[in-house]
Amino acid sequence: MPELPEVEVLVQHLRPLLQNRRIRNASVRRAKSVHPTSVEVFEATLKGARIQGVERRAKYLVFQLKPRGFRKTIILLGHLGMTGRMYIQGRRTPFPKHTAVVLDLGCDVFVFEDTRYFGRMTLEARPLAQLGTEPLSKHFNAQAFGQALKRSRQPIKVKLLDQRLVAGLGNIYASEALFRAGISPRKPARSLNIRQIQALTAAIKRVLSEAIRFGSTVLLNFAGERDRDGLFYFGKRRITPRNYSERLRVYDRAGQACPRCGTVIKRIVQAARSTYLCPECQRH
DNA sequence: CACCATGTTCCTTG
DNA sequence: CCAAGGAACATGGT
Repeated sequence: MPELPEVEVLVQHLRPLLQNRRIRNASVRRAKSVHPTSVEVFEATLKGARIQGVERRAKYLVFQLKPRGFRKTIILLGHLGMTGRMYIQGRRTPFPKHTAVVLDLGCDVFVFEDTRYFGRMTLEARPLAQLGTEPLSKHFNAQAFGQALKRSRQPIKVKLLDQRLVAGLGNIYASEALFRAGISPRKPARSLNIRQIQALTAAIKRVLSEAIRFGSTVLLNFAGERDRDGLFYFGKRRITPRNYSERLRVYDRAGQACPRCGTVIKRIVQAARSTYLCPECQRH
């Protein structure tokens, strides 16, 4: 489910539902999901805490908590991994099969569900320190981006997944941004010229903000019904609300016609992950 | 059975 | 020390 836009939409959805609410009880159903925090510390710290706010940093959800008896705010970090989902459900609704964490909020319940258990909810905030620039901020510009690329021979697509460089791009939007910018994903990072860096910077911002806008305008239902949270990608069985078909132009479209020139879209493998491109529109 | 999947971390090699 | 590559993590869909 998760790259920057999906997390942003989720945070906007959760914020009004969680803000200023008290956690009556916290229950960890899968110890790995709160690692490196221990189950005991996690549950004891969250029990009775007030949720002061929910923010996003890169692909992380940042929950600000005020534990009972604390004056200071502490950070609870959430990451969805590949299959994580978070939502509020009724008290009497049964928990899904791969429930990782449950927060009892009184009249309803917050659920962190994660099929593959790659995601986390943890009190360890250190991962935030390693993150690079937020791609939608003004600090992410062609000048700074070009500076960061110039020492690397790695293919630009692989470089785009490096969270120390651009914090929040993932495998889907990396392919999409390169397509929009007309740049070959194989091109060594440091070989991009100024025009290409400018085009890629703009394409990244555009692809991400369009996805957020799309996700914010579509009717979403996160309450456990995965076929209803329309922004998100679920493999070949993705649902198709109106204007969804235009959203991803190359990702997972190997064998289909490029929407721009009609050439057949290709799938290649880079750093053990799929990249999709139009060999005609992305020659250099 | 085989291969693929929105992510990150850790280990090895150069 | 750094850059780069690959395995590992775990489960399910096709």
